[in-house]
Amino acid sequence: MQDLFTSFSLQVNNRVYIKNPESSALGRKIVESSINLIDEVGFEAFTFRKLGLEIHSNEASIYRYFESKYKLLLYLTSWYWSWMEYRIAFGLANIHSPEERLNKAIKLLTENIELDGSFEHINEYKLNRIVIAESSKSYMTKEVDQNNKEGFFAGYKQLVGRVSDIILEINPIYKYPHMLISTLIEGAHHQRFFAQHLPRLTDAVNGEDAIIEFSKEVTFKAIGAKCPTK
Amino acid sequence: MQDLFTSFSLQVNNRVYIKNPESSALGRKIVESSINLIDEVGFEAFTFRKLGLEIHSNEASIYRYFESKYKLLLYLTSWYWSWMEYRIAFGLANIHSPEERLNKAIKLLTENIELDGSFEHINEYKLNRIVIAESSKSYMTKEVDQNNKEGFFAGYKQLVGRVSDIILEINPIYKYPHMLISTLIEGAHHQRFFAQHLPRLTDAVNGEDAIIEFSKEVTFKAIGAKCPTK
DNA sequence: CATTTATGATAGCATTACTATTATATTTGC
DNA sequence: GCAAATATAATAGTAATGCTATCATAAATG
Repeated sequence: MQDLFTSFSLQVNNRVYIKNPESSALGRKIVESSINLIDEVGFEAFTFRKLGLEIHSNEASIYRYFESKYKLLLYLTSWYWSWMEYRIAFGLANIHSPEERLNKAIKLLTENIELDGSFEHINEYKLNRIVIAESSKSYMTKEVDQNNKEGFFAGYKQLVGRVSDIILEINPIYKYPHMLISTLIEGAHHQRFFAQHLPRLTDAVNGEDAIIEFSKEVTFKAIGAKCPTK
Repeated sequence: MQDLFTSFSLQVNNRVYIKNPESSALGRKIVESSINLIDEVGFEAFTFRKLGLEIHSNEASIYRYFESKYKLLLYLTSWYWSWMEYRIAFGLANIHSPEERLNKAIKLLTENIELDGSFEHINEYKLNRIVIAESSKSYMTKEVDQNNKEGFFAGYKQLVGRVSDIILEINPIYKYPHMLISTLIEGAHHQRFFAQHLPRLTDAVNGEDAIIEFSKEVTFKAIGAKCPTK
Protein backbone atom coordinates (compact mmCIF):
# COMPACT_ATOMS: atom_id res chain seq x y z
CA MET A 1 0.00 0.00 0.00
CA GLN A 2 3.09 2.19 -0.04
CA ASP A 3 2.60 5.75 -1.15
CA LEU A 4 -0.92 5.10 -2.15
CA PHE A 5 -2.31 7.25 0.59
CA THR A 6 -0.10 10.24 0.11
CA SER A 7 -2.75 11.56 -2.21
CA PHE A 8 -5.74 11.27 0.05
CA SER A 9 -6.62 11.16 3.70
CA LEU A 10 -9.01 9.04 5.65
CA GLN A 11 -12.33 10.43 6.70
CA VAL A 12 -13.12 10.78 10.37
CA ASN A 13 -16.50 11.91 11.69
CA ASN A 14 -16.13 15.67 11.89
CA ARG A 15 -17.91 15.89 15.19
CA VAL A 16 -15.04 14.35 17.11
CA TYR A 17 -12.92 17.42 16.50
CA ILE A 18 -13.49 21.14 16.70
CA LYS A 19 -11.04 21.96 13.95
CA ASN A 20 -9.80 19.29 11.57
CA PRO A 21 -6.26 18.41 12.59
CA GLU A 22 -5.46 17.41 9.01
CA SER A 23 -5.95 21.04 8.01
CA SER A 24 -2.80 22.51 9.53
CA ALA A 25 0.75 21.73 10.49
CA LEU A 26 -0.08 22.22 14.15
CA GLY A 27 -3.04 19.86 13.86
CA ARG A 28 -0.92 17.13 12.32
CA LYS A 29 1.73 17.67 14.98
CA ILE A 30 -0.93 17.28 17.66
CA VAL A 31 -2.04 13.96 16.22
CA GLU A 32 1.47 12.70 15.63
CA SER A 33 2.73 13.58 19.09
CA SER A 34 -0.39 12.46 20.87
CA ILE A 35 0.22 9.00 19.46
CA ASN A 36 3.77 9.01 20.77
CA LEU A 37 2.80 10.39 24.13
CA ILE A 38 -0.23 8.16 24.78
CA ASP A 39 1.78 5.14 23.74
CA GLU A 40 4.52 6.17 26.10
CA VAL A 41 2.69 7.22 29.26
CA GLY A 42 -0.75 5.67 28.83
CA PHE A 43 -4.08 7.40 28.37
CA GLU A 44 -4.75 8.26 32.03
CA ALA A 45 -1.42 10.06 32.47
CA PHE A 46 -1.71 11.78 29.10
CA THR A 47 -2.72 15.45 29.33
CA PHE A 48 -2.98 18.34 26.89
CA ARG A 49 -0.55 20.30 29.00
CA LYS A 50 2.11 17.62 28.61
CA LEU A 51 1.35 17.36 24.91
CA GLY A 52 1.75 21.12 24.60
CA LEU A 53 5.16 20.98 26.23
CA GLU A 54 6.17 18.10 23.96
CA ILE A 55 5.34 19.93 20.76
CA HIS A 56 6.46 23.35 22.04
CA SER A 57 2.98 24.62 21.64
CA ASN A 58 0.24 25.65 23.96
CA GLU A 59 -2.39 23.77 25.91
CA ALA A 60 -5.02 26.29 24.82
CA SER A 61 -4.11 25.81 21.18
CA ILE A 62 -4.73 22.07 21.44
CA TYR A 63 -8.16 22.74 22.88
CA ARG A 64 -9.00 24.53 19.66
CA TYR A 65 -8.68 21.22 17.84
CA PHE A 66 -10.11 18.80 20.36
CA GLU A 67 -12.64 19.41 23.07
CA SER A 68 -11.00 16.90 25.42
CA LYS A 69 -8.53 14.07 25.49
CA TYR A 70 -11.45 11.63 25.12
CA LYS A 71 -12.41 13.21 21.84
CA LEU A 72 -8.82 12.96 20.71
CA LEU A 73 -8.83 9.27 21.59
CA LEU A 74 -12.07 8.92 19.68
CA TYR A 75 -10.39 10.61 16.73
CA LEU A 76 -7.46 8.21 16.85
CA THR A 77 -9.60 5.11 17.10
CA SER A 78 -11.97 6.29 14.38
CA TRP A 79 -9.01 6.93 12.14
CA TYR A 80 -7.73 3.47 12.89
CA TRP A 81 -10.98 1.76 11.94
CA SER A 82 -11.19 3.76 8.71
CA TRP A 83 -7.65 2.75 7.95
CA MET A 84 -8.42 -0.87 8.70
CA GLU A 85 -11.37 -0.74 6.35
CA TYR A 86 -9.15 0.57 3.56
CA ARG A 87 -6.56 -2.07 4.24
CA ILE A 88 -9.24 -4.70 3.93
CA ALA A 89 -10.84 -3.16 0.86
CA PHE A 90 -7.47 -3.14 -0.90
CA GLY A 91 -6.34 -6.45 0.51
CA LEU A 92 -9.42 -8.21 -0.83
CA ALA A 93 -9.45 -6.58 -4.24
CA ASN A 94 -9.58 -9.15 -7.02
CA ILE A 95 -10.00 -12.07 -4.67
CA HIS A 96 -13.25 -13.75 -5.59
CA SER A 97 -13.64 -16.80 -3.45
CA PRO A 98 -15.49 -15.71 -0.32
CA GLU A 99 -13.52 -18.19 1.78
CA GLU A 100 -10.29 -16.62 0.66
CA ARG A 101 -11.69 -13.17 1.23
CA LEU A 102 -12.66 -14.08 4.78
CA ASN A 103 -9.33 -15.72 5.38
CA LYS A 104 -7.47 -12.62 4.27
CA ALA A 105 -9.77 -10.29 6.18
CA ILE A 106 -9.16 -12.19 9.41
CA LYS A 107 -5.45 -12.01 8.87
CA LEU A 108 -5.61 -8.26 8.31
CA LEU A 109 -7.83 -7.76 11.35
CA THR A 110 -5.84 -9.82 13.78
CA GLU A 111 -2.22 -9.60 12.67
CA ASN A 112 0.44 -7.58 14.39
CA ILE A 113 0.62 -4.20 12.72
CA GLU A 114 3.91 -2.94 11.41
CA LEU A 115 4.83 0.59 10.54
CA ASP A 116 3.94 1.18 6.92
CA GLY A 117 4.64 4.86 6.60
CA SER A 118 1.78 5.64 4.26
CA PHE A 119 0.70 8.53 6.39
CA GLU A 120 3.53 10.78 7.43
CA HIS A 121 2.13 11.95 10.68
CA ILE A 122 0.64 8.66 11.87
CA ASN A 123 2.67 5.83 13.26
CA GLU A 124 0.44 2.83 12.63
CA TYR A 125 2.54 0.56 14.77
CA LYS A 126 2.11 2.71 17.86
CA LEU A 127 -1.48 3.51 17.00
CA ASN A 128 -2.24 -0.19 16.93
CA ARG A 129 -0.80 -0.53 20.42
CA ILE A 130 -2.96 2.37 21.57
CA VAL A 131 -6.07 0.82 20.05
CA ILE A 132 -5.26 -2.45 21.81
CA ALA A 133 -4.66 -0.92 25.21
CA GLU A 134 -6.93 2.12 25.22
CA SER A 135 -9.73 1.86 22.71
CA SER A 136 -12.16 0.19 25.07
CA LYS A 137 -11.89 3.36 27.17
CA SER A 138 -13.42 5.24 24.27
CA TYR A 139 -16.69 3.34 24.42
CA MET A 140 -16.82 1.82 27.89
CA THR A 141 -18.13 5.07 29.30
CA LYS A 142 -21.35 6.51 30.63
CA GLU A 143 -21.54 8.68 27.49
CA VAL A 144 -21.57 5.75 25.09
CA ASP A 145 -25.20 6.11 24.01
CA GLN A 146 -24.82 9.82 23.36
CA ASN A 147 -21.55 9.26 21.50
CA ASN A 148 -23.09 6.48 19.50
CA LYS A 149 -25.96 8.74 18.48
CA GLU A 150 -23.44 11.25 17.19
CA GLY A 151 -21.95 8.56 15.01
CA PHE A 152 -18.58 8.26 16.70
CA PHE A 153 -18.45 4.50 16.32
CA ALA A 154 -19.72 4.36 12.76
CA GLY A 155 -16.37 3.27 11.34
CA TYR A 156 -16.07 0.33 13.66
CA LYS A 157 -19.63 -0.76 13.06
CA GLN A 158 -19.21 -0.49 9.31
CA LEU A 159 -16.06 -2.59 9.37
CA VAL A 160 -17.74 -5.30 11.41
CA GLY A 161 -20.69 -5.18 9.03
CA ARG A 162 -18.51 -5.60 5.96
CA VAL A 163 -16.69 -8.64 7.26
CA SER A 164 -19.94 -10.13 8.54
CA ASP A 165 -21.27 -9.89 5.00
CA ILE A 166 -18.47 -12.15 3.79
CA ILE A 167 -19.47 -14.69 6.40
CA LEU A 168 -23.05 -14.55 5.18
CA GLU A 169 -21.89 -15.11 1.62
CA ILE A 170 -20.26 -18.34 2.76
CA ASN A 171 -22.99 -19.42 5.12
CA PRO A 172 -26.20 -17.41 4.66
CA ILE A 173 -27.91 -18.99 7.63
CA TYR A 174 -25.16 -18.46 10.16
CA LYS A 175 -26.84 -16.75 13.09
CA TYR A 176 -24.06 -14.76 14.71
CA PRO A 177 -21.82 -13.11 12.13
CA HIS A 178 -21.50 -9.75 13.92
CA MET A 179 -20.90 -11.38 17.25
CA LEU A 180 -18.25 -13.58 15.76
CA ILE A 181 -16.37 -10.76 14.09
CA SER A 182 -16.53 -8.29 16.94
CA THR A 183 -15.52 -11.02 19.37
CA LEU A 184 -12.62 -11.86 17.12
CA ILE A 185 -11.36 -8.30 16.76
CA GLU A 186 -11.59 -7.51 20.45
CA GLY A 187 -10.31 -10.97 21.24
CA ALA A 188 -7.22 -10.65 19.07
CA HIS A 189 -6.45 -7.30 20.71
CA HIS A 190 -6.81 -8.77 24.16
CA GLN A 191 -4.67 -11.73 23.25
CA ARG A 192 -1.87 -9.49 22.02
CA PHE A 193 -2.00 -7.59 25.27
CA PHE A 194 -2.11 -10.77 27.34
CA ALA A 195 0.77 -12.32 25.40
CA GLN A 196 2.91 -9.41 26.53
CA HIS A 197 1.65 -8.83 30.03
CA LEU A 198 -0.47 -11.71 31.31
CA PRO A 199 0.81 -14.77 29.46
CA ARG A 200 -1.11 -17.23 31.58
CA LEU A 201 -4.29 -16.01 29.92
CA THR A 202 -3.12 -17.00 26.48
CA ASP A 203 -1.23 -19.66 24.56
CA ALA A 204 0.41 -17.29 22.17
CA VAL A 205 4.11 -17.95 22.10
CA ASN A 206 6.05 -14.83 21.26
CA GLY A 207 7.21 -14.86 17.70
CA GLU A 208 4.98 -17.28 15.86
CA ASP A 209 1.51 -16.10 15.11
CA ALA A 210 -0.82 -18.22 17.11
CA ILE A 211 -3.33 -15.40 17.33
CA ILE A 212 -4.02 -15.33 13.60
CA GLU A 213 -4.12 -19.13 13.45
CA PHE A 214 -6.48 -19.32 16.38
CA SER A 215 -8.77 -16.67 14.91
CA LYS A 216 -9.00 -18.35 11.53
CA GLU A 217 -9.62 -21.73 13.03
CA VAL A 218 -12.36 -20.52 15.33
CA THR A 219 -14.08 -18.59 12.58
CA PHE A 220 -14.12 -21.23 9.90
CA LYS A 221 -15.18 -23.95 12.30
CA ALA A 222 -17.90 -21.75 13.76
CA ILE A 223 -19.49 -21.10 10.40
CA GLY A 224 -18.91 -24.64 9.17
CA ALA A 225 -16.57 -23.80 6.30
CA LYS A 226 -13.13 -24.91 5.31
CA CYS A 227 -10.23 -22.56 5.82
CA PRO A 228 -8.42 -22.26 2.47
CA THR A 229 -4.94 -22.27 4.02
CA LYS A 230 -5.40 -25.48 5.97
CA MET B 1 -26.02 -21.48 46.43
CA GLN B 2 -28.36 -19.60 48.79
CA ASP B 3 -27.12 -19.04 52.28
CA LEU B 4 -24.13 -21.20 51.68
CA PHE B 5 -21.76 -18.29 51.84
CA THR B 6 -23.07 -16.70 54.98
CA SER B 7 -20.55 -18.82 56.83
CA PHE B 8 -17.44 -17.87 54.88
CA SER B 9 -16.06 -15.13 52.76
CA LEU B 10 -14.09 -15.14 49.57
CA GLN B 11 -10.39 -14.56 49.64
CA VAL B 12 -8.96 -11.54 47.89
CA ASN B 13 -5.23 -10.88 47.60
CA ASN B 14 -4.47 -8.86 50.71
CA ARG B 15 -2.20 -6.50 48.86
CA VAL B 16 -5.04 -4.80 47.04
CA TYR B 17 -6.23 -3.27 50.29
CA ILE B 18 -4.56 -1.52 53.21
CA LYS B 19 -7.08 -2.75 55.72
CA ASN B 20 -9.40 -5.64 54.94
CA PRO B 21 -12.83 -4.15 54.23
CA GLU B 22 -14.47 -7.39 55.40
CA SER B 23 -13.11 -6.68 58.86
CA SER B 24 -15.40 -3.82 59.83
CA ALA B 25 -18.82 -2.37 59.28
CA LEU B 26 -17.30 0.68 57.65
CA GLY B 27 -15.25 -1.52 55.33
CA ARG B 28 -18.30 -3.46 54.21
CA LYS B 29 -20.20 -0.23 53.75
CA ILE B 30 -17.38 1.08 51.57
CA VAL B 31 -17.54 -1.99 49.35
CA GLU B 32 -21.31 -2.06 49.20
CA SER B 33 -21.68 1.61 48.35
CA SER B 34 -18.77 1.69 45.94
CA ILE B 35 -20.59 -0.93 43.88
CA ASN B 36 -23.72 1.19 43.80
CA LEU B 37 -21.84 4.37 43.04
CA ILE B 38 -19.53 3.01 40.35
CA ASP B 39 -22.47 1.31 38.70
CA GLU B 40 -24.39 4.55 38.78
CA VAL B 41 -21.84 7.17 37.72
CA GLY B 42 -19.10 5.08 36.07
CA PHE B 43 -15.54 4.57 37.20
CA GLU B 44 -14.09 7.85 35.90
CA ALA B 45 -16.63 10.01 37.73
CA PHE B 46 -16.41 7.90 40.87
CA THR B 47 -14.33 9.50 43.66
CA PHE B 48 -13.65 8.72 47.30
CA ARG B 49 -15.00 12.10 48.25
CA LYS B 50 -18.38 11.28 46.68
CA LEU B 51 -18.33 7.84 48.25
CA GLY B 52 -17.65 9.44 51.63
CA LEU B 53 -20.65 11.72 51.24
CA GLU B 54 -22.81 8.78 50.19
CA ILE B 55 -22.00 6.69 53.26
CA HIS B 56 -21.84 9.68 55.63
CA SER B 57 -18.25 8.97 56.32
CA ASN B 58 -14.99 10.58 55.49
CA GLU B 59 -12.77 10.58 52.46
CA ALA B 60 -9.73 10.09 54.70
CA SER B 61 -11.33 7.07 56.34
CA ILE B 62 -11.78 5.39 52.97
CA TYR B 63 -8.13 5.94 52.20
CA ARG B 64 -7.35 3.86 55.26
CA TYR B 65 -8.90 0.88 53.49
CA PHE B 66 -7.85 1.46 49.90
CA GLU B 67 -4.85 3.28 48.56
CA SER B 68 -6.75 4.54 45.51
CA LYS B 69 -9.88 3.97 43.52
CA TYR B 70 -7.89 1.70 41.20
CA LYS B 71 -7.05 -0.60 44.07
CA LEU B 72 -10.70 -0.62 45.05
CA LEU B 73 -11.62 -1.61 41.50
CA LEU B 74 -8.98 -4.31 41.67
CA TYR B 75 -10.54 -5.50 44.90
CA LEU B 76 -13.98 -5.69 43.31
CA THR B 77 -12.82 -7.53 40.22
CA SER B 78 -10.68 -9.95 42.24
CA TRP B 79 -13.64 -10.67 44.43
CA TYR B 80 -15.74 -11.27 41.33
CA TRP B 81 -13.33 -13.80 39.86
CA SER B 82 -13.08 -15.63 43.17
CA TRP B 83 -16.82 -15.72 43.33
CA MET B 84 -17.01 -17.00 39.78
CA GLU B 85 -14.59 -19.77 40.61
CA TYR B 86 -16.75 -20.87 43.52
CA ARG B 87 -19.84 -20.77 41.39
CA ILE B 88 -18.14 -23.03 38.91
CA ALA B 89 -16.67 -25.34 41.53
CA PHE B 90 -20.13 -25.85 43.02
CA GLY B 91 -21.91 -25.87 39.71
CA LEU B 92 -19.75 -28.70 38.39
CA ALA B 93 -19.79 -30.80 41.54
CA ASN B 94 -20.85 -34.36 40.80
CA ILE B 95 -20.91 -33.88 37.06
CA HIS B 96 -18.48 -36.36 35.59
CA SER B 97 -18.66 -36.06 31.84
CA PRO B 98 -16.08 -33.44 30.85
CA GLU B 99 -18.32 -32.28 27.99
CA GLU B 100 -21.10 -31.57 30.42
CA ARG B 101 -18.68 -29.91 32.79
CA LEU B 102 -17.46 -27.63 30.03
CA ASN B 103 -20.96 -26.91 28.90
CA LYS B 104 -22.03 -25.88 32.38
CA ALA B 105 -18.85 -23.86 32.95
CA ILE B 106 -19.46 -21.86 29.79
CA LYS B 107 -23.00 -21.17 30.83
CA LEU B 108 -21.85 -19.96 34.24
CA LEU B 109 -19.12 -17.81 32.71
CA THR B 110 -21.21 -16.15 30.05
CA GLU B 111 -24.74 -15.96 31.41
CA ASN B 112 -26.37 -12.80 32.66
CA ILE B 113 -25.84 -12.60 36.40
CA GLU B 114 -28.79 -12.16 38.70
CA LEU B 115 -28.80 -11.00 42.25
CA ASP B 116 -28.41 -14.03 44.49
CA GLY B 117 -28.09 -12.38 47.85
CA SER B 118 -25.52 -14.79 49.25
CA PHE B 119 -23.31 -11.96 50.37
CA GLU B 120 -25.16 -9.24 52.19
CA HIS B 121 -22.96 -6.37 51.23
CA ILE B 122 -22.31 -7.33 47.63
CA ASN B 123 -24.82 -6.89 44.86
CA GLU B 124 -23.66 -9.45 42.31
CA TYR B 125 -25.96 -8.10 39.65
CA LYS B 126 -24.43 -4.65 39.77
CA LEU B 127 -20.95 -6.02 40.28
CA ASN B 128 -21.32 -8.00 37.08
CA ARG B 129 -22.21 -4.81 35.24
CA ILE B 130 -19.14 -3.15 36.71
CA VAL B 131 -16.91 -6.02 35.69
CA ILE B 132 -18.34 -5.83 32.16
CA ALA B 133 -17.88 -2.10 31.77
CA GLU B 134 -14.88 -1.33 33.95
CA SER B 135 -12.72 -4.37 34.58
CA SER B 136 -10.51 -3.85 31.55
CA LYS B 137 -9.52 -0.54 33.16
CA SER B 138 -8.01 -2.55 36.00
CA TYR B 139 -5.45 -4.24 33.79
CA MET B 140 -5.19 -2.06 30.69
CA THR B 141 -2.79 0.27 32.46
CA LYS B 142 0.88 1.10 32.46
CA GLU B 143 1.16 -0.57 35.87
CA VAL B 144 -0.03 -3.95 34.63
CA ASP B 145 3.31 -5.73 34.93
CA GLN B 146 3.92 -4.45 38.42
CA ASN B 147 0.38 -5.34 39.46
CA ASN B 148 0.69 -8.75 37.92
CA LYS B 149 3.88 -9.40 39.87
CA GLU B 150 2.04 -8.58 43.04
CA GLY B 151 -0.53 -11.21 42.17
CA PHE B 152 -3.52 -8.97 41.60
CA PHE B 153 -4.78 -11.00 38.67
CA ALA B 154 -4.20 -14.41 40.20
CA GLY B 155 -7.90 -15.14 40.57
CA TYR B 156 -8.64 -14.48 36.93
CA LYS B 157 -5.69 -16.53 35.75
CA GLN B 158 -6.63 -19.40 38.00
CA LEU B 159 -10.18 -19.41 36.73
CA VAL B 160 -9.04 -19.46 33.11
CA GLY B 161 -6.60 -22.24 33.96
CA ARG B 162 -9.28 -24.39 35.56
CA VAL B 163 -11.67 -24.18 32.64
CA SER B 164 -8.83 -24.73 30.20
CA ASP B 165 -8.09 -27.96 32.02
CA ILE B 166 -11.56 -29.23 31.21
CA ILE B 167 -10.92 -28.50 27.55
CA LEU B 168 -7.71 -30.48 27.72
CA GLU B 169 -9.55 -33.40 29.30
CA ILE B 170 -11.81 -33.46 26.27
CA ASN B 171 -9.17 -32.77 23.68
CA PRO B 172 -5.63 -33.14 25.06
CA ILE B 173 -3.99 -31.86 21.91
CA TYR B 174 -6.05 -28.71 21.51
CA LYS B 175 -3.50 -25.94 21.15
CA TYR B 176 -5.28 -22.86 22.42
CA PRO B 177 -7.32 -23.63 25.53
CA HIS B 178 -6.37 -20.48 27.48
CA MET B 179 -6.86 -18.28 24.47
CA LEU B 180 -10.24 -19.78 23.83
CA ILE B 181 -11.49 -19.35 27.38
CA SER B 182 -10.15 -15.86 27.94
CA THR B 183 -11.50 -14.78 24.56
CA LEU B 184 -14.84 -16.23 25.51
CA ILE B 185 -15.05 -14.53 28.88
CA GLU B 186 -14.01 -11.12 27.59
CA GLY B 187 -16.07 -11.68 24.49
CA ALA B 188 -19.25 -12.48 26.39
CA HIS B 189 -18.76 -9.34 28.46
CA HIS B 190 -18.28 -7.23 25.39
CA GLN B 191 -21.30 -8.74 23.74
CA ARG B 192 -23.50 -7.95 26.73
CA PHE B 193 -22.29 -4.37 26.59
CA PHE B 194 -22.77 -4.15 22.83
CA ALA B 195 -26.24 -5.65 23.01
CA GLN B 196 -27.25 -2.74 25.24
CA HIS B 197 -25.31 0.10 23.68
CA LEU B 198 -23.95 -0.77 20.25
CA PRO B 199 -26.33 -3.37 18.86
CA ARG B 200 -24.88 -3.27 15.37
CA LEU B 201 -21.80 -5.02 16.74
CA THR B 202 -23.75 -8.01 17.88
CA ASP B 203 -26.59 -10.35 16.97
CA ALA B 204 -27.85 -10.75 20.49
CA VAL B 205 -31.54 -10.06 20.57
CA ASN B 206 -32.63 -8.77 23.94
CA GLY B 207 -34.31 -11.45 25.95
CA GLU B 208 -33.21 -14.76 24.51
CA ASP B 209 -29.72 -15.82 25.32
CA ALA B 210 -27.79 -15.79 22.10
CA ILE B 211 -24.57 -15.03 23.94
CA ILE B 212 -24.51 -18.33 25.82
CA GLU B 213 -25.52 -20.25 22.69
CA PHE B 214 -22.87 -18.56 20.61
CA SER B 215 -20.20 -19.21 23.24
CA LYS B 216 -21.04 -22.87 23.55
CA GLU B 217 -21.18 -23.38 19.81
CA VAL B 218 -17.85 -21.67 19.18
CA THR B 219 -16.11 -23.57 21.95
CA PHE B 220 -17.28 -27.06 21.14
CA LYS B 221 -16.67 -26.61 17.44
CA ALA B 222 -13.22 -25.14 18.06
CA ILE B 223 -12.10 -28.10 20.11
CA GLY B 224 -13.85 -30.61 17.85
CA ALA B 225 -16.29 -31.95 20.43
CA LYS B 226 -20.02 -32.31 20.58
CA CYS B 227 -22.00 -29.98 22.76
CA PRO B 228 -24.15 -32.13 25.04
CA THR B 229 -27.20 -29.86 24.83
CA LYS B 230 -27.38 -29.83 21.06
C1' DC C 1 -10.65 2.59 83.24
C1' DA C 2 -6.46 3.39 80.66
C1' DT C 3 -4.79 2.74 76.36
C1' DT C 4 -4.77 1.40 71.94
C1' DT C 5 -7.23 1.63 67.58
C1' DA C 6 -10.70 3.36 64.37
C1' DT C 7 -13.16 7.07 62.71
C1' DG C 8 -14.32 11.97 61.76
C1' DA C 9 -13.45 16.90 60.67
C1' DT C 10 -10.83 20.11 58.65
C1' DA C 11 -7.19 21.90 55.98
C1' DG C 12 -3.89 21.92 52.49
C1' DC C 13 -1.29 20.98 48.14
C1' DA C 14 -0.05 19.69 43.46
C1' DT C 15 -2.24 18.37 39.36
C1' DT C 16 -6.00 18.14 36.06
C1' DA C 17 -9.29 19.73 32.89
C1' DC C 18 -10.67 23.27 31.33
C1' DT C 19 -11.97 28.72 30.01
C1' DA C 20 -10.90 33.54 29.31
C1' DT C 21 -8.13 37.34 27.98
C1' DT C 22 -4.85 39.59 25.64
C1' DA C 23 -0.90 39.76 22.63
C1' DT C 24 1.52 38.39 18.58
C1' DA C 25 2.20 36.01 14.31
C1' DT C 26 0.53 34.37 9.74
C1' DT C 27 -2.44 34.12 5.97
C1' DT C 28 -5.57 36.03 2.65
C1' DG C 29 -7.94 38.95 -0.20
C1' DC C 30 -7.71 43.06 -2.63
C1' DG D 1 2.03 45.78 -0.13
C1' DC D 2 -1.24 46.41 3.40
C1' DA D 3 -5.59 45.90 6.03
C1' DA D 4 -8.35 42.56 7.95
C1' DA D 5 -9.22 38.21 9.26
C1' DT D 6 -7.55 34.08 11.33
C1' DA D 7 -4.39 31.10 13.96
C1' DT D 8 -1.32 30.61 17.57
C1' DA D 9 1.13 31.79 21.97
C1' DA D 10 1.45 33.41 26.72
C1' DT D 11 -0.49 33.95 30.90
C1' DA D 12 -3.80 33.62 34.37
C1' DG D 13 -7.55 31.71 36.71
C1' DT D 14 -11.17 28.26 38.54
C1' DA D 15 -13.40 24.18 40.20
C1' DA D 16 -12.56 19.47 40.89
C1' DT D 17 -9.46 15.54 41.73
C1' DG D 18 -6.34 12.65 44.19
C1' DC D 19 -4.24 12.57 47.58
C1' DT D 20 -1.63 13.59 52.69
C1' DA D 21 -1.32 15.55 57.31
C1' DT D 22 -3.03 16.91 61.70
C1' DC D 23 -5.79 16.79 65.44
C1' DA D 24 -9.98 15.57 67.90
C1' DT D 25 -13.15 12.23 69.36
C1' DA D 26 -15.38 7.79 69.70
C1' DA D 27 -15.26 2.71 70.30
C1' DA D 28 -13.16 -1.45 71.41
C1' DT D 29 -9.93 -4.16 74.19
C1' DG D 30 -7.06 -5.81 77.69
